[in-house]
Amino acid sequence: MVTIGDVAQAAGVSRSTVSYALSGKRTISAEVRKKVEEAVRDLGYTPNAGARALATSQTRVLGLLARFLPDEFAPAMLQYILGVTERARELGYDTLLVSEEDGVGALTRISDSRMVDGFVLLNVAEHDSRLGALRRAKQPGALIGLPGETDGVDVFDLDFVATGQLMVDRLHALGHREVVLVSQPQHVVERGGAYVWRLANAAQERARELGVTLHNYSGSSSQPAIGADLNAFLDAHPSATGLLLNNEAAAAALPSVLQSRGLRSPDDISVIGRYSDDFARTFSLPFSSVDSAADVLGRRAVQQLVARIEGGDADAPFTVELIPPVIDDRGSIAPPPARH
Amino acid sequence: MVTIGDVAQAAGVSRSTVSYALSGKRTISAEVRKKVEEAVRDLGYTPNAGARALATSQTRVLGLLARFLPDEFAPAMLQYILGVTERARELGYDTLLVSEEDGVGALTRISDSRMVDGFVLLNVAEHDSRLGALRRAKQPGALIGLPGETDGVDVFDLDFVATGQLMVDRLHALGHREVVLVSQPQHVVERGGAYVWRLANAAQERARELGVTLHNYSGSSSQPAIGADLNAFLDAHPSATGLLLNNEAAAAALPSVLQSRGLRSPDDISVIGRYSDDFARTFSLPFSSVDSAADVLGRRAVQQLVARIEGGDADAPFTVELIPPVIDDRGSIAPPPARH
DNA sequence: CTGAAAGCGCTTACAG
DNA sequence: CTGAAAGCGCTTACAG
Repeated sequence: MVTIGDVAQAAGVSRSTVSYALSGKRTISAEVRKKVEEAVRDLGYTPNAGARALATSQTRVLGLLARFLPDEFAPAMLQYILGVTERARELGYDTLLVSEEDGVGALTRISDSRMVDGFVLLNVAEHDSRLGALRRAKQPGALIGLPGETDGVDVFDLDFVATGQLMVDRLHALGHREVVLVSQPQHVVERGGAYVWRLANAAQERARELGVTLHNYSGSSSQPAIGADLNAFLDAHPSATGLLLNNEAAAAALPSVLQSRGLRSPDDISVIGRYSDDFARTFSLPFSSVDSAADVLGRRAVQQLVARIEGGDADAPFTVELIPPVIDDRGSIAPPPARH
Repeated sequence: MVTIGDVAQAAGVSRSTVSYALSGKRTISAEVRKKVEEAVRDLGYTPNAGARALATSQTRVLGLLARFLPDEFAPAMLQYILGVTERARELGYDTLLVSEEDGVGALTRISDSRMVDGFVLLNVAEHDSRLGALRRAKQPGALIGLPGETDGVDVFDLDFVATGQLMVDRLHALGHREVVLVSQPQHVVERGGAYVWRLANAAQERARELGVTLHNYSGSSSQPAIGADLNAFLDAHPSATGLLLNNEAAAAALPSVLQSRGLRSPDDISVIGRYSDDFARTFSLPFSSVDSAADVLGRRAVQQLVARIEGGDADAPFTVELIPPVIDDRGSIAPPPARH
């Protein structure tokens, strides 16, 4: 293994000079710099990360704490994860991915052993048990998902209140007056998926203001249950002309449900979902949807986290950034069918 | 920050004694052990990972190198990733997730800086450029995906040859004599997705042996292209009674294609896919399929990698483990319809 | 059964 | 502009 000592010897200078030549933290004569660079190249020297971390108290690694609820839509998580790892690399950091069931234990262990410089928490719940551990940690943290209490952390999320409002506004403007909303399973809500009721409440309230009847249901997260659910909801409200989906599995199941009922979108029923464009394309989902902005959220969280790590000012003002919803139009929204 | 020195002081012993008491690498009197344990608990001591790595040359971190092809099905990767991170934790390791475009550079950088004890390579191609870098690295590696040249590494993959044979055998036994196979996009094959042609060739050969006509096509990986592809393939072979899918997007798109053509499975056409049961449930895929065994493969790779890391014998015999295919029956396979 | 000391490979004040 | 030395927090032969 080639160390900084080998480089120093080959270049005929001291180890500290090699270190400074590499970091640029003090002025080095052109001649010495050249000799060091040659030696580094010839020997193929790369600094030892552990030794550097020990000396500087910086690991240049970020901890990414994922969290998978039993009934939630796991594959969607990958888009957040990739946004995080990509932006981290652009900023010179690597990413330690932690998927343990026991997020509190994992966060504490990794924080105490000084394995990372900061944390990104995914899928943050209303009352997220990981937040206590994060506040106790010496490393800063950025959240994806809006908890009830946001002090001491930077928070990034889709604006689910605006999303619920937007969905209802759009259908109302086209003339719809009765709408069904299919949310995530009850399980998800109970485990802290506040975004579910945040969207649902905002939609409900806006519907009331506009004189729209909105029926809110939780749907299952997998087949065949979700197919049966959708049929039951549609049976219960034959006069509804709009369908809002805050549930990816429902979106995936809906095409075959509509077909079996002889319904077409948007002629018979208008549909708005909430998932990413990537998802729509890959899974052949033909419905207009509010983009979940997973990639953007992952990148923004890392950006802010690194700024805080490197900014020196650990208590600089904290931010709560809610991304405004945007509907990707795939042609599943139209005026309701004429009454016979 | 509390160090081993603080613990030693509090317990009234030397630092080496604390270290040995914690590691159990030499016998410690019950009395001393108790004092050390108390001090550790009182002070909340956790060893510094960087310092330990420097002293032992072991990081207890595994590098996981993902690789996303432009036209491949990204969400499926998450299942492999979770298999890896979970098994790693069970064995006492954390996972550094690397998703860089430049896998060779990433592997070299991480290996040279000694950030990990070993590597898991995901989605390994026939001629994978990362393999050269891995063989040059001092850390061992386990692959998920079978490359052309396997020496010096442990390899895990689904047995795609047996998968192709099994798919054809199953349909042939029921009486099918003309079958369409929809593979991954050409792009994926060109970028080294050998499993695509390995399955296709095996299916083709078995079909020839059995007197079955098999038409092999590459399909697109997203809508609306894949829907149009499927329609074109079915148009071209109206007498085909079986459909084999080695393409997740095709599986997701097929239900609506069949419906628009007025076809039902298995009455009009038998279908066998290749994806995991989780996927089938979440995305409402109603077709029988060969399980892609992502979770198992991830776990097996980690298991073997850790055995090699800890076994001391870096050149112990290398393994190539091909998991036999199993069909999850969802009722989409039946004898072909009677001829009129 | 326990301790003093060397060493892992870096970085960074301290001197000159 | 450069070097000798201390120190980061551990582990592990070496002594006793």
